[in-house]
Amino acid sequence: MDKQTVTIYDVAREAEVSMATVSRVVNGNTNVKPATRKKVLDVIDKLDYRPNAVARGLASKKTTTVGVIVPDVTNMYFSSLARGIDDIAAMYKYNIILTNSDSDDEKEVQVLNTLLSKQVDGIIFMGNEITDQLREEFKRTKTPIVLAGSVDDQNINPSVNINYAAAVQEEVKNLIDRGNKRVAFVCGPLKYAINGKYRLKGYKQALKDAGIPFDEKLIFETDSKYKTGTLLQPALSSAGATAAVATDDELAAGIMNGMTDAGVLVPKNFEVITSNDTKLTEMVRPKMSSITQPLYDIGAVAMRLLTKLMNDEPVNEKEVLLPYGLMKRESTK
Amino acid sequence: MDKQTVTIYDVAREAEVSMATVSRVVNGNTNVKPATRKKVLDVIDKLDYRPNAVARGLASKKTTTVGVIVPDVTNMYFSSLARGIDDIAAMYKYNIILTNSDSDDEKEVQVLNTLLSKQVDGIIFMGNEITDQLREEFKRTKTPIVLAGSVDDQNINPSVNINYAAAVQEEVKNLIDRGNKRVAFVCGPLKYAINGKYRLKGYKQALKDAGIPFDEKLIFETDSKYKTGTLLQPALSSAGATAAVATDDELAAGIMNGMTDAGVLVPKNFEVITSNDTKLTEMVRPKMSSITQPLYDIGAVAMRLLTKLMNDEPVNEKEVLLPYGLMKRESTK
DNA sequence: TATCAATCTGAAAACGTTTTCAAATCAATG
DNA sequence: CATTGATTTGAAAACGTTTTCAGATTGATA
Repeated sequence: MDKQTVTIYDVAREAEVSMATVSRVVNGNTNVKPATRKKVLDVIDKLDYRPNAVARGLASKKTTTVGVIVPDVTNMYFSSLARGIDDIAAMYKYNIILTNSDSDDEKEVQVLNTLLSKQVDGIIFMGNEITDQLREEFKRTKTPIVLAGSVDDQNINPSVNINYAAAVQEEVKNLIDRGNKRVAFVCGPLKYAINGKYRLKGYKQALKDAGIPFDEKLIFETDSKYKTGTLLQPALSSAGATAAVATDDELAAGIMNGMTDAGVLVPKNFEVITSNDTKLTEMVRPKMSSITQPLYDIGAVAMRLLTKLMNDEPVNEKEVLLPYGLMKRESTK
Repeated sequence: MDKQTVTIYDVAREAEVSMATVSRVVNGNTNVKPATRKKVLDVIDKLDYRPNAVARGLASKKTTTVGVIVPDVTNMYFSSLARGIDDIAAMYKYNIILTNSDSDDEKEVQVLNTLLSKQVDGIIFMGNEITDQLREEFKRTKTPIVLAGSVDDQNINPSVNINYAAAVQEEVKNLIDRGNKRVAFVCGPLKYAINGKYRLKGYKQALKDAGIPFDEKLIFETDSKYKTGTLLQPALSSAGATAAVATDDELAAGIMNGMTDAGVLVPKNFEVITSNDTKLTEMVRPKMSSITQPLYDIGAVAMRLLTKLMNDEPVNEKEVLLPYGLMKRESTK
């Protein structure tokens, strides 16, 4: 019941060895005679000694902690990634410091700096946009940083993603093949490379392949919120769209519900296909067809990659693209 | 571009003062002449000095980091709490180490111990059950621990919750008042005090108040999964239930969809009411009526409470009960 | 101008580990 | 029974801060 904290020195004294030896057995160093090891282990047990990770971090310059920057854990897309990250981190004996950035540029660099000051061994960044300033900060540190489910068009940091352009292209082709001439592209902010550069490119390519002219009016740039989706029906209808590709599941659910509530039947009169395959796709009615992304795996692979970087192990590919699929459910014909 | 890390000592030398003085200005200590302060600040800026939080933690015995144990961030109930926690933590300059426990007893105590070894200043625990062993560990440390959205029937640790019994009682009364004689109680494991002790109590009380005898057959103990909910229709129908109270939103969505898919109209032929008011309630059709819980606030208040505990500030109430409400949507008449 | 209190500053000791380096021990060999 | 090389060990120096305590400086007062 005593609360005085027991240190390595106490163990050393009690076991009649030096701190160095205690340190060795705690760290599983092999250069210690079995008899001594046992003696030390017994004392550790008796005294209920628990190494102070902070002191250890100072001495060894390793904290076994990694920073994770995420726009919002409340978003299923990101929480799925985060879960994959934490599981692999745990597997490799790391803990994660999780911080929400709200995609706020300023908060992102500020949070990055506090993470660095806490001497994390590595960082996983998830975010919609990498500003110049952030990129500068990334460059300035030698702490490894990997991007998960997030693209930087300058491709400086290692990253784990799917091929967004190809995925959207396939979605759109799919829709066009079934006769949709006017497919809306409903996305988050176009200033985010993932939308404005990759996904939009896929959309345009599919149009081009089908010989359909690009129409600016079919691009709906939103904030990716469910609520926003619900309000889109009038605009979509008056633009003459007969189908929509959405870049976010909540947004897609909003669109679908907005349509349905306005009496437009999905998928009969309007098809919807979404992009993240979170479990929400199964919960709404009709169930939403979606690009399938291995969300958990994106996080997991990113963390695994980071462990290699932190150990200076060789890494064969710095830009991992995981496979995606297309899952037909009930929101498409 | 140089990567050698600059220490407080470098700043001291460059500014021609002692480390103590640099430390003072970094920590905003007032006992330093404005002129010296400026000189030091300039050097800090010039050298781009960033204090090492690990060394600081060792010297000051404060890490400005708190541990957060959660069953699964992927669950919206918990991610909402986590978000509230992180926001308030950030406000008070703390970071959170987030760990998923999967409600695994063993993992919970193990994770608690690594958190303590990392010298977190406090811990917020979310979990379904506090085993005896865990309670022992809680007692053994003097690091403050608060429970968020989680109940321990022995009420040893400070906690933030709503009155689950009263809320369920109100839900059930509501259903009974509209003529439902057979209301099913679909819950997570009854061994969890929140279900078996509190919510069930509220359910029974409502029955008692209405003079309806308790029927074991109307209690459906599940794993709280969406999928499980979808499979419940046959059992619910054959038990003669005309309404269900569910303790989890995903579970409730499953029940509702299962009913609907089987041709049972909600709410006309079967009413459903749920308990967590996550945004899922608005996304499914019909929208689900629910107890409203201030999820974000539960996390936020828990974190605020923890800051007080960490600063040895007086705390007036150790068991906070936040207000709940009842939100009628479309899954009830 | 001497005195006193208040204000500022620095030297050095923590904080609890890891790590380096040399010394001690041990076993086997010639 | 010395000699050698491997195996175990311990002393002490990091690691980069905070904090304590005493000393130096300042400004006002008598």
